[in-house]
Amino acid sequence: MARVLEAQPGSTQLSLVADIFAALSDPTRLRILLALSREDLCVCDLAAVTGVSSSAVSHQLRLLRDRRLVSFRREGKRAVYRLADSHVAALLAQGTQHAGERA
Amino acid sequence: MARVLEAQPGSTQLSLVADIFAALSDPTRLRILLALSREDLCVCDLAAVTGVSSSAVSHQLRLLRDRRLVSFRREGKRAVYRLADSHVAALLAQGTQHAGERA
DNA sequence: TGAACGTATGAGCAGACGTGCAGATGATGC
DNA sequence: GCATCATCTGCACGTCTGCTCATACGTTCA
Repeated sequence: MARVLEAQPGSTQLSLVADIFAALSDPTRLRILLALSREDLCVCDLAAVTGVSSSAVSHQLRLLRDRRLVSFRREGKRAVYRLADSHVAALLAQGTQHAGERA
Repeated sequence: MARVLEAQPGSTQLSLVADIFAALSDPTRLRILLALSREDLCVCDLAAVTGVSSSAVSHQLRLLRDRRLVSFRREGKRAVYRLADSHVAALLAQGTQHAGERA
């Protein structure tokens, strides 16, 4: 029990972990990330995939950008987004697998 | 892009995944789960570990119970909690690792 | 029985969240 | 230049969330 207390990470590190999971805790954002795990897409495509306004998608992408889960490049007037790294896909896979086993 | 749309899981399955990540998206709940990943603990111990009231801990444990992330047994007047299965620990580990690499 | 302890639960509140709307920015094409 | 398109951003609104407080339940021990 004393060891359990010592083993607890600091508040800042803990908030970092919480922020990552929080980014994955919304259906719209999950749809975005799952779509991007298959191919790079622009905002309007992601709006079609998620079924919400492109404004809402843009808001969510900003959040995902801030947390470094996605990156993007400009192509003319489009902004094409992609997953930042493979860790994101791994977390997604593990989460969906976990959910699948209790359906 | 058409394939991306097809590959999107149903809303119910998606909400399930989101719920799991949401359960891991709060610092207090993360502290609880990290503590339980080391040893089984009762509510009052968890209150000490997290630094919040036992009432607050009980509320969070109820949420974690509903999502099947923890289970518990009664020992006299105590309620001793434990992680439900190894998947939870795996998700925790992957999340903390992911956070650690960007510190 | 009665008191003390550990736990669970419901109400209420402050703060955060997700979305749409309106307006602004920047790039393309006439 | 002007119109159009894709995207971004600030604001407002409704909803959800995590906590405290008060209260209730079940167990233990006099």
